[in-house]
Amino acid sequence: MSALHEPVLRWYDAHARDLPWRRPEASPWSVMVSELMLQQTPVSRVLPVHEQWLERWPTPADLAAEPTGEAVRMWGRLGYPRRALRLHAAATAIVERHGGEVPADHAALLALPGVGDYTAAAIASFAFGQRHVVLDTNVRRVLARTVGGVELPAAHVTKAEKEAAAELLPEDEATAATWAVGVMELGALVCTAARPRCTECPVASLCAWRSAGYPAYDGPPRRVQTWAGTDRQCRGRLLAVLRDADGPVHPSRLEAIWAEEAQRARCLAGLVEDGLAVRTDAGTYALP
DNA sequence: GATCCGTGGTT
DNA sequence: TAACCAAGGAT
Repeated sequence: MSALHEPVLRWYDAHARDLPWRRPEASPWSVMVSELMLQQTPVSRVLPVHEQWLERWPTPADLAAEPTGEAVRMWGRLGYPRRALRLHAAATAIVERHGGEVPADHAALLALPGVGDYTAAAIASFAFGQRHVVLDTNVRRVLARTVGGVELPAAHVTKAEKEAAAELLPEDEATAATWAVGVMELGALVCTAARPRCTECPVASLCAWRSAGYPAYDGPPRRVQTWAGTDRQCRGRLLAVLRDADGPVHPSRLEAIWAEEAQRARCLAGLVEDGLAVRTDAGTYALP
């Protein structure tokens, strides 16, 4: 047992947020939907969409029975709308391969669209109580500080990081599952990227970063996420028009929201290529 | 393995 | 206010 375990488990028991996908009655499907939505998206924005989603599509089969465009529309402004397509594709695969039940097997989860290393481990751990290394940005930051003594982890998950996290995983299955969600919650609420609340931290006295005097991050500069004028912005605006429309949209309405013609055409073609939009025989555009 | 993929709150 | 960043995945 690591010295970190008891304080984190105790802290989680006292401070865990009451989130819909954490409640005892939450289905594995509810957990899975939350995990796809939470990829790169804050909890506060996910909450209302998750509630609507589960109300409309309580099971994978309910979603799989709908056109993909309905998933894209319901996704709203959560961002990265391809996740909506992946969730729909995953629901279809669950119906086809797993009798409509979210699989508990890690390998089966990993094989689903939109489910990578993190998400497979998260679903297996949170929904099924299994023992897995659940390594998200929160956990990586907590371990970088408490164990590594640095402010922030590397840009991408390293092998050493995975091994360290595996070494830290409690042996008991149920304890491991609680540890996974607990250390993640600590990163989300206390050991935050900016202005960490170290005075509220249950493991402050064990923290290597704190002991070292909070040395500032000195790794390679993190690539700035440019936005204005990018294809991402253009795609977002185009899709917003399609999403907010009742039916097919005339190209003139798309031309009105992005001046640069070549970029607009490229992005529109990209949306069609990605399956986020379709071009009708009449030359209009719509959600699939 | 580097790059691409949305959105909006926070500082 | 511009920069940062939030439960990653696919290619």
